[in-house]
Amino acid sequence: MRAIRKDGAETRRRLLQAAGEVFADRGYQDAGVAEICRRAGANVAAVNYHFGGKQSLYAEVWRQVFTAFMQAYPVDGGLPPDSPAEQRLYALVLALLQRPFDDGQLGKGFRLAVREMVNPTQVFADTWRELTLPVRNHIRALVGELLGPSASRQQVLYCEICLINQCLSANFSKGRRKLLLGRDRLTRQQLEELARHITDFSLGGIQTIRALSESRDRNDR
Amino acid sequence: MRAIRKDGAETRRRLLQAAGEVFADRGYQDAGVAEICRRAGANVAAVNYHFGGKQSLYAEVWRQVFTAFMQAYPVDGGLPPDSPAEQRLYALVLALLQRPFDDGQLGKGFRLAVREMVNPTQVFADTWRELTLPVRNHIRALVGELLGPSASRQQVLYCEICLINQCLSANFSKGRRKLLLGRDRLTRQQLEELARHITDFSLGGIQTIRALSESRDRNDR
DNA sequence: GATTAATTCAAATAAACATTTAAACTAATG
DNA sequence: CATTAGTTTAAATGTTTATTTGAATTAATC
Repeated sequence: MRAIRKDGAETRRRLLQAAGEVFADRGYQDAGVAEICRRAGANVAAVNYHFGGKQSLYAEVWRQVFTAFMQAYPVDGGLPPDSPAEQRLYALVLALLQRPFDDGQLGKGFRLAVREMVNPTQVFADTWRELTLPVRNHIRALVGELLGPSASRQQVLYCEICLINQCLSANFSKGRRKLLLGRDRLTRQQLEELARHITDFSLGGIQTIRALSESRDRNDR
Repeated sequence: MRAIRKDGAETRRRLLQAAGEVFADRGYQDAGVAEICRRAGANVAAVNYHFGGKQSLYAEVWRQVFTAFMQAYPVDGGLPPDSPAEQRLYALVLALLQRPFDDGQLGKGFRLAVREMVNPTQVFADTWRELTLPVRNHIRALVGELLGPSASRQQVLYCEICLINQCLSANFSKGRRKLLLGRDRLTRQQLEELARHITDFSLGGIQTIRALSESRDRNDR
């Protein structure tokens, strides 16, 4: 072993960055290896040299994006676990809403995740569930706490789903935002307003379901 | 003019049907003209002969699916307009939830619509808004009625979005259903349970927002 | 500075795929 | 039955695109 060069690592990094953008913009199929390399300022053969192929590159991009997400926007929003449940709910909603607006790599990463959700690639058919499990557990625990002990397993699950769907699909894509909200960019304040609204809306919904479950509980007794 | 044959119309119909399936399964890009023709039992040249190209075929499939949807699952659920608003909300939710489970062409059509939503093709960048406008107007009117006169324009819009997102993304794809609900098929009863839940949840949410808007209204005076 | 292995590069390869073409076929009409 | 235009077909064409290749270049070590 004579030589260990460090310039390869640098183009590898640039490739990952460029790939993240192009995959997010165009989706796996439409993304061209040529364009990725062009944006990275590398030769077309670079992808195969550094990653072994388009598919492996995609997998690597994905892995990076997901872990970065969890670090940048933790589901507890940095709140101590003994904060009031209502506040923790707001923090959760805000964290989920913020993700697609991240100006750096993460905004791109979210669009990537959405594509993967709707149009699953073979690459992540299996890993998706295990990756998202911690997030879902956190949400379910919080919702369960707000619903109280009378709520059935199914009621907790359904409320969890209602919450996830409201937060995640609100910002599914630029086009969808423009369609739903009338604009594709949101200011920090508008984002917080939306988060406030979803939180209030969901608290009301959960409260109603809780009331239903408790009245059913009384009748059963 | 000597001859008007009717066998052409038949293969045209079969092409449309096959194209609906393949586009829904694979998306516009990944769908192959060859496979569409194979499924339709036609020659590869058939698409170009009957529709002029893949893109025009896609447009035609889309047009058909959308209108079929509106007929099969009207947003008012067939209820008279003077029914109680709560019932009309349930009918709306159920109609929206049912769509992806349609066993015929329409289930496929829904998956197609989802793809178009997340990954917009050039073909429908413009028409999507105008196609969905009647549905959105119906939802907004109903939500506005439930929210009462004190609600702001934005509150109505946000509640509308919360509702749409809950209904539409609940069944985004088979994979997503399996992930969220634990199964990809739902029985009629399970579907109605879910619809009931979303309706109750949303009624609770709307009620809360209404209370907020009315208390603000009082303070302003 | 010479050596060596890692890296980059231009060009070639090969496969996938939409579209074209021209000939063959077929249903309707006289 | 003969004609004709609508329809189907097999093969060809041309384009796009991921991957390979082998030579050239470069950075690190002696």
